[in-house]
Amino acid sequence: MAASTLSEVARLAGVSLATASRVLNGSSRKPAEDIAERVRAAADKLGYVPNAQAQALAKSSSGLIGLIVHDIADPYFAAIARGVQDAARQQNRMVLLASTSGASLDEKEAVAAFAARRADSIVIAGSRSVRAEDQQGNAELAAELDRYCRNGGHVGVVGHPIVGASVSEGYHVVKVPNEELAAGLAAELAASHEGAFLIIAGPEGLYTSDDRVRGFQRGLAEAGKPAAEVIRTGFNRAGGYDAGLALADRIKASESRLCIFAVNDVMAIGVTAALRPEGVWIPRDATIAGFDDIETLRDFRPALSTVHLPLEDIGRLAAGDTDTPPVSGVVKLRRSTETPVESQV
Amino acid sequence: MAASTLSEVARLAGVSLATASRVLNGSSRKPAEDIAERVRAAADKLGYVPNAQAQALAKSSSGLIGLIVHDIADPYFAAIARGVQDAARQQNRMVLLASTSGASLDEKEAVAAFAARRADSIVIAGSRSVRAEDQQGNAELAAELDRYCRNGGHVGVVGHPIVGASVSEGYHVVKVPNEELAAGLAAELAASHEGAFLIIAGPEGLYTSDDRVRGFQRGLAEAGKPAAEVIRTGFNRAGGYDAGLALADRIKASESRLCIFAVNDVMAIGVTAALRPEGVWIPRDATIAGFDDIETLRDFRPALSTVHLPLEDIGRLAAGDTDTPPVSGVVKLRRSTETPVESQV
DNA sequence: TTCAGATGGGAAAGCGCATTCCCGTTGCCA
DNA sequence: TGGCAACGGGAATGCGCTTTCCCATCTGAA
Repeated sequence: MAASTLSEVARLAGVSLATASRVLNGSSRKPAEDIAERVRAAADKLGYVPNAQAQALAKSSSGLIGLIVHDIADPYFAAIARGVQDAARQQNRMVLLASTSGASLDEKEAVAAFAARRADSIVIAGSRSVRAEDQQGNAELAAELDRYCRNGGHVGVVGHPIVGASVSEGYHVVKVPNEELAAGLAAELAASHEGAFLIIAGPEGLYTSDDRVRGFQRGLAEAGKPAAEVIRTGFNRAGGYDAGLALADRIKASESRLCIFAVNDVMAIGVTAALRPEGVWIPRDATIAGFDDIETLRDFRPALSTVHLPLEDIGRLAAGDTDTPPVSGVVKLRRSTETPVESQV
Repeated sequence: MAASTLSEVARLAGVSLATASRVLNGSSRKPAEDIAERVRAAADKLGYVPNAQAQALAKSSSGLIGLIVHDIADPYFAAIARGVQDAARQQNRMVLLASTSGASLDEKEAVAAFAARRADSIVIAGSRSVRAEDQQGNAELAAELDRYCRNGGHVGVVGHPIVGASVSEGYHVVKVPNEELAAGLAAELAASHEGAFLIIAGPEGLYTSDDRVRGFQRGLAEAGKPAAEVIRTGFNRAGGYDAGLALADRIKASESRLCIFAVNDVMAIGVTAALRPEGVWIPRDATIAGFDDIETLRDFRPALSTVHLPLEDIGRLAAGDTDTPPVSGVVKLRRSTETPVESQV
């Protein structure tokens, strides 16, 4: 990647480096119009493209914003990424992407790489965990982020603060009221559901999952329902699928309909996918609700009850450098939790 | 973003800048182990993170790879992005993201921004077009890319060469045999479908769309079928939806079943979504096939017939700097094009 | 006419690093 | 023991740009 440089432009225009810089790359000092014109012409002729690396070095600000997700092809993260991208556009920055599969060690490396590139800010999405096996990774990630913040970086976290973060300066969290919303969902479901409830959750220690489980149980309790059984599985479609397989026989054997709450939409989709070939129909034989309202749901049948989260906004907010009030969500009851009527058309 | 610098490390370790650089950032010359140890200790103590900008400036190579997509939240692009990301990981690079909504003017700006950041290579996905209104944008995009290539950049294009590119050095195209595969799809569909065919295509001039239309028609012709009517609409879900709405009455009025080929999966999904509330069932009242085999299809009902494309591989290949043979696809016939049997369970 | 104050261009000093060249050491062979 | 090659560390240069400081020129008021 060689290209023509500012000094070449300056020479061709017969001006100094300083003047050329002032003309081309927005300075507070505006050279005279005739000179400016000459410089622009020269730049155009040479096909000059400013070297952002050099600019970043000179001004010590890179115009980069780092985004860390588990998997960019997961609709949940893709929606957030879209929001981040949008915010970046408005701020005239570019997005640096890192997918980590959720391994905190990879996340740590990504943070280091972003820090090396002197990203102005870092957005980190994806559920945090306090599981024992993530302990060390979390600590290292927190240390890396702390260092980054101490050096003046901004960090936006989606959902839940980084475990073990000790510096407050520079962090900001886009809070998602998972617990309240899950409670709200439970309340609405409890109003129309007679039978038992069951929660398909992620591994214990995942904040997002735990919050939603807790909220849902609270909602049930407040509605005078007994607590739901909790099944732990992977926090993704595959986890939901496994849980669905394990559940199929039980549902078929049962008299009353079960109401299943999967702690996120992709898990709910996985459950449904596993149940379908077993002949278990939703909502006839069991009802199910998810969480997130990912865009994919639009074309998923049966229409999935869920809690709508403004994912794009969340991405946008996380990419901003300021604190924000918690985002709000909305319970969406759809066909997957409808009470089936015998005579339904 | 201030952080400790190499010279601070060098000073603390009591060595020269050169030595510190050699120890920390992999050079061909390896300083003595005791010195190296001292330098590493100093770096660790100061929390030294090399400034990638400065490194890039000094070595004139940024380790960046730019990715241009229409919309990162579209499953098609997300899958490609995943592949690119994967390739970047292996090459120890980072991905710079730009979403452009397909506007070639935005794409041009993205290329310029990547060039400014001295990205080592650029991957550009999303259908090219020769429509009149894109004329100027295309020309400018091509010029920008040409310049980038002349300056030593590598460009990987998915699907179809950039219109108007005049430099060959540095370009490489991941060829997708859209026409052949569409022909293959038509052949297989023709084998079992009696009635008429209809194609829901993107705007005229979109290469990907046009290729698939041409291939499909050819396949029909070779199977001795009359050419299919072609409806033009947007190359996305909304376009498919509109087409579906427009088609509903006609399908309901018709005696024989129509076989619809939507030139990509999201359009097929849109068509189906529009048809469903109208009481048109797939495959009972009409059959439908898409193209791409995006991951979303896994959970879409009725299971959509389509042509499987190795999207992740495509991303990976585009991110490599070498020419590759065309990728291969596979026709997948699924429930959406099954011949309904009256007595079907 | 003179001088203070603007105005605007240019020289030069970095930004943080890689790398080339130079030079003092050491090891080995004759 | 002298001489030469190989080795390893350091000074210095430059990557492409921004920005400070300096200086020449011009303006207007005294």
